[in-house]
Amino acid sequence: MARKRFDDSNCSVARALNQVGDWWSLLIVLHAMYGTRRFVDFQQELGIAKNILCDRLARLVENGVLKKVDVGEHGSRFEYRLTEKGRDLFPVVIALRQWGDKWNPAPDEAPLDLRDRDTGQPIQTVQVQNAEGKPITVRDVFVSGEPMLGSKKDPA
Amino acid sequence: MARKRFDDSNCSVARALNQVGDWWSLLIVLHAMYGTRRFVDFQQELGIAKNILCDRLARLVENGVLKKVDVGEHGSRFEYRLTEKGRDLFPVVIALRQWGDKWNPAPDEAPLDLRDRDTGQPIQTVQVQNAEGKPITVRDVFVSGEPMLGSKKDPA
DNA sequence: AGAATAGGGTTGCATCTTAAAACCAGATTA
DNA sequence: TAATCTGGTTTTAAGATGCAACCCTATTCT
Repeated sequence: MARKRFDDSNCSVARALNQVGDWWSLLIVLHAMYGTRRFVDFQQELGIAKNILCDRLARLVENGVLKKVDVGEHGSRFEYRLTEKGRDLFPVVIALRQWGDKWNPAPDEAPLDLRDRDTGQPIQTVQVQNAEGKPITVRDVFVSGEPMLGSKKDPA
Repeated sequence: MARKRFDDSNCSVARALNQVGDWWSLLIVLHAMYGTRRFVDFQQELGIAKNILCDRLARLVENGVLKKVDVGEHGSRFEYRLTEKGRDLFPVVIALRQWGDKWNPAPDEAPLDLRDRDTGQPIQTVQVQNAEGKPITVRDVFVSGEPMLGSKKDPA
């Protein structure tokens, strides 16, 4: 049977996963953030099959995460570039990277040292903050007008 | 051929996606954050096939995102609860939700209004911040000791 | 000019994965 | 004791993936 899709789910997380929630899409976006733009470069950097890459790029373009730009002076040379929507996945990618660095560190390699161009300092850990800027966890949050997200009793 | 796995990738994003990067895993974690703990509840809330749910729960337990707790007084009744590692996916889930709310809003439904229990105010948008707390984008970041993340020229 | 090569795909095939539904065994409930 | 709930496993058909082979249009080499 076909994989289930969540296009019309009333949950925005499900809808988001529908667009970038497969094994390859977020990695493609990540590499696009690194500066990769060409089909062959994605293919080599990711080690992905060409037909799958075609499919994913097309889907990302269709969903407005990437745009396909013709850069061939006389045709037939393209670049896939992030749109604003795609660039807006930055916090998701960084949060995922930090989670991976924290919980599945590479045995013999230091995590990437991402820094801010202005200050030259490492970026902060991505956190969820309340209105006052205080970091909060899943236990501190509730859905307005509904039973709580997380529970009074230890949710773990 | 089998799907490619990234267990041993030197990229922490790839390793993270290997654990929670399929269509269902993050949704399971999301619902666990909502308070869901029981097999049947996950099944009904997500509309997922039982065999797939078994597989995903087992994988999440194996990866330390969930833990399986026997709550049957005389056996055979379980709960799947978030570990600290699982709870630590909170920023990822929230960032994804906010991205979905912004770029794929439900046509006829307001996005979930998540609030901080302390202040009663809505939570902030998840952002990447530099050392001074200033929000930054993908264009403001570089990898220490490497060519830049993003490029001098417009990366979109 | 003609041949070789690079970019960007498409096609076929074998193998996995998925969804859905049937089936199962140990507790609980009626 | 029979029906039900929980948490699974098995079976089957339809999709998705990975790989290799092939294609067409430039560009580059000889």
